[in-house]
Order: sequence, then C-alpha cells, then structure tokens
Amino acid sequence: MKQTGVLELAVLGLLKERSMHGYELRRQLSAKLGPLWHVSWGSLYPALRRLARRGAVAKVAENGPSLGPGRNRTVYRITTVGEELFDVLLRETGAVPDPDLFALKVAFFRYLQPEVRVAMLERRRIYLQDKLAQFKANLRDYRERIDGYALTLQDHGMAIVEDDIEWIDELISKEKNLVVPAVGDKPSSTTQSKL
Amino acid sequence: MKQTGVLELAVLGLLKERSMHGYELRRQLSAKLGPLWHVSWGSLYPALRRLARRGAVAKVAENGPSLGPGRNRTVYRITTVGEELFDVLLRETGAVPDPDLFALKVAFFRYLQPEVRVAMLERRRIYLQDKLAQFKANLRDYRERIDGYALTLQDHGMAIVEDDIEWIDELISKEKNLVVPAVGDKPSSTTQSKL
DNA sequence: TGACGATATATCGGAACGATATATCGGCAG
DNA sequence: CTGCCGATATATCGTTCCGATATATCGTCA
Repeated sequence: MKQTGVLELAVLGLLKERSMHGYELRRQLSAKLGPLWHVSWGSLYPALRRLARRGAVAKVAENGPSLGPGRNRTVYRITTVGEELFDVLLRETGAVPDPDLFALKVAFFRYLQPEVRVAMLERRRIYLQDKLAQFKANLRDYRERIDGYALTLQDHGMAIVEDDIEWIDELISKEKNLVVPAVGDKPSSTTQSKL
Repeated sequence: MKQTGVLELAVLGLLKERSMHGYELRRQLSAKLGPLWHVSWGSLYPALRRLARRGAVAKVAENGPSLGPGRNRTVYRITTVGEELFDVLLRETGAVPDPDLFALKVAFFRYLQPEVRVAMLERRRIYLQDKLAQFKANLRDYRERIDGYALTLQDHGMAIVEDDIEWIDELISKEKNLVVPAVGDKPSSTTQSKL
C-alpha cells in the first residue's frame, strides 16, 4: 500500500486550475516545483487512468482536426468527485513524511484557509523536530561505533533538517502576519507581508 | 527498471563487515545513516533473496538451540561474487541522482581510494550545480506565472542544494588534505585532518 | 525531401514501500 | 504461576512509482 497519492494530488490540483492533457500536466508541474520533483511517464499516465476509473477526472470531448502538434491528445477535466478528493487529500491530517508530498501541499496552499495552513506547518515542524531528536539519539548511541564518513553524513543531515525547520518557521510567521488583527489591536503598517 | 540497487549496496556493504541476519542488517543500517534512510521489511527481505539468487550472499549454517530471542534467524554472509558486485556498485560511474544512494556511497567511502572518492564527490558537485542551474532556468521562465508558495518552495530548494554543494566542497578539501604532499612541498603540521 | 527535435501517449518489468500476519522469547505485574 | 506486553525475527500482499523504451505525428529548416 504505497498509496501516498502524491501523483493524485498533483494532477487534481493542476486540473483544478484548468483542463489539460498529460504532457502539459507534466510541464505545469515542473514549472511549479522546478527540479524538486520530476514526474515520470510511467507514473503519470497510470495515475490519470486511476483517477478516471475513480471518476475523479473525465476525458474532455476531443474534436476538431489539427489540435496542434502531437495531435493524439487526451484532455482531462476535474469532476466534482475529483474536487472533493483533492480537498480530502490536501487537508489530510498526519505526519506527511514524504518531502515531495509536503512540497506539493505547500504548492497548493492557496486552496487552504490560513489557520489550516498554519496547522499543517506546525505538524510538519513537529515531525522535523522529532527527526532531529532521532538523529541525536542515534548519534548518542552509536557515535563511537561509526566512522567519520557516517558521522559527517548524519551531521549534514541534521543541518538540512534544521534549515527546514527555520524555513517552516518563516512560513508560519508570514502566515500569522496575514491573519486579521484581533479587535483592540493597533494595526501597524510595518507588519505587512506581501507573500 | 528502478534498479538503483540501493538495497543491494547497503546489504553487501554491511555484510562485508560481518555476517548478519536481516533484522540486524536493518539495525546496523540505521546506526550508520540514522533517520536519513529507513529500510522497510518489504524491501529488505526481497533484496536479500535477490542477492542470494545471484549468488552474492549465502546462508550461514544455522545451528545450536536457543540462539537468542526471535530464534528463527537466517544469518547471511557475503560471497566472493558479492564482494565483486559491491565493488562494481560502489565505484559505478554516473550522476547518482538518488540522494539515498549517494549517502550510502559516502557511508562506504573507506572502501575507496582517495582519488576515487574525490572523483565521486566532484561528479556529485557537477550534478548539484546542474540542478541549481535548472532551478534558475525554471524561475527565469516561470517566475511570473507561479504564486508565492511555489516561489518560496523553489527558493528553499535552491538553498538546500547550495548547502549540499558547500558540504561536498568541504569533503573534497578534507580528502585533498589527506593526500600525500607532492615532492618539494613542505608538509605543515597545521594541515592535518583527523576525519 | 528528409533529418531532426518537440509534442504526445502508452506499456513493461522491476524496485521499494507500508501494512500486516505470524511466532517466539524475556520480563514483570498481578 | 500465569498472562500480557514489547522486542526479536521473518515473510508476504497489494500498490505506487520509476526508468527505459516504443510509436507516431507535427513543424521547421537545410
């Protein structure tokens, strides 16, 4: 059951913006994520089929001669079932250990309310902090028994996780600055954020 | 064909140190890499079988009553075929896009000569620099068309890659300091590295 | 005209994962 | 003493995802 469903979320989120065929789906995705995640054909087309089988996406009537290069295109649109599925997948509570999946969720943050965004970021923060603790516990137990290469590997791993946490914290504080001030607060023009 | 062979390399490298059964293989691996990589049973045991089928590992005669808790253990040892395979996999030239695989290779650096280590690190550096270029090109082309979340995602992705490059550079310079000075060089006691 | 690269979809085989099942052992709480 | 729990240990199922590869058409430029 490796149904992380990362492909599903990606496809649905993009089709939410507008209908597309597989090839363009991939282009749009790599525009959004850059080299962070490279979708392979061997996963994209099957994912599209799975979604179609589930009724989450549907083929758009293909017509008109000469629809540009490639010609043999199958344009998909998202259905109401798909919209609901997208919402479920996006809001899904849980640790989200897969970095690709988390990145995707952030890429679709605009579909979430600020509170939900913050909640998700804080969940991620806890996960990362836990990972950091695991690194420390591991080094405490095995530092003597591993060589310098394994050590620098884990040290660098920790540094990356720490960077991740810092980034998450920045995102959280940006989100909080966007929340409307409570009654009685004096809004200051210097706290504006233009994310 | 996702035969990155990351499991194969891991198992062979650990069995090179000493014979072990599956459960302990996993413990040793997580000691070496910490939470960097978590091997699942669903991949470890099949990998062990694949290696056995290839003749790279063999079962050690299992005997004696009461061999500790769990009891039903199958201890594997590496064969000469396995030693050769390990060498091939470890030295294998190529981009190594999979970070887990690269981490593993570093974890087994002690089995490589310093020149080979440096060559591998420099290959990795090129790969990362290329990735950075891809980020830049992608932002150049699409910056206007993506939202702030996608932007910060890619920015952070770049920062991580830059950190990675710095780390690689540190490793490279450490390796170079370990190389015996050329004839005519005055060895200085301050350039010692105790990696 | 024909070579070439971009566009477009499809499929195959295999690797890895998460979940789960099963069984035995040691320890310790009741 | 008994019953339960957690650690030890192996195994398998179903699914996802990947890399490679095949196939075909279109536009372009020599």
